[in-house]
Amino acid sequence: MRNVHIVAKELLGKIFVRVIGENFLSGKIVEVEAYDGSIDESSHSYSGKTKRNEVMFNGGGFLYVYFTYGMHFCANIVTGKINDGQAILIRAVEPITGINLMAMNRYNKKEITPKEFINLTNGPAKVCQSFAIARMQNGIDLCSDEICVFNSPKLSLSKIVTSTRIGIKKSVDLPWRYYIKDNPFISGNPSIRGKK
DNA sequence: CCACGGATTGGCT
DNA sequence: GCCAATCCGTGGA
Repeated sequence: MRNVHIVAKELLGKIFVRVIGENFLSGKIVEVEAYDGSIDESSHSYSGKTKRNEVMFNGGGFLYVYFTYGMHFCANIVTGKINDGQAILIRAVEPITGINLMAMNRYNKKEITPKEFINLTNGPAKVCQSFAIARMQNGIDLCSDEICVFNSPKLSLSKIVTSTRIGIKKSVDLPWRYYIKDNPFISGNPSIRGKK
């Protein structure tokens, strides 16, 4: 049974790759959240298909990018079958290659402080800004020339932490957030965020 | 370190 | 009109 939660946990540790011209941006996926419109009131797909969320209903293997708070984009990996309405929000990654370009995308400069380095990709909208993901990337194939996900050895279960999700007002008790234990790029952790 | 509020567009009721 | 799967700056302890 490959439901959205199994895929979400399998995604941890895999390499998210974004190709921009000659440049390869990549990072290890360290934090995700599952959304499932069939029982999850906080999912964009909960109330059925609309123009905005239609990619969530197109079946697995595509990127769902949405715009929120008037200024931010967030990226999801769609899973499941057609009309399942399941997706996995990429909340944080650990930068691997293309860090100078990420810094340009996010801060418009190449040299960044240790604090700025952590803030490159420790949140869903930060990942999109650093990886230059916006409206244009909504619906693109996850095995395309622009974006793909590389496999990696399976993480041991003891490294995976499960918790409730962040920043939502409905279905707040569902434990559908998964992240890699002790990773410095985990979002929503001020005590880690501020330190070198 | 922490709590709080402003930014700012667009989707949906 | 209301409010959002967020981020950042400010100000106080």
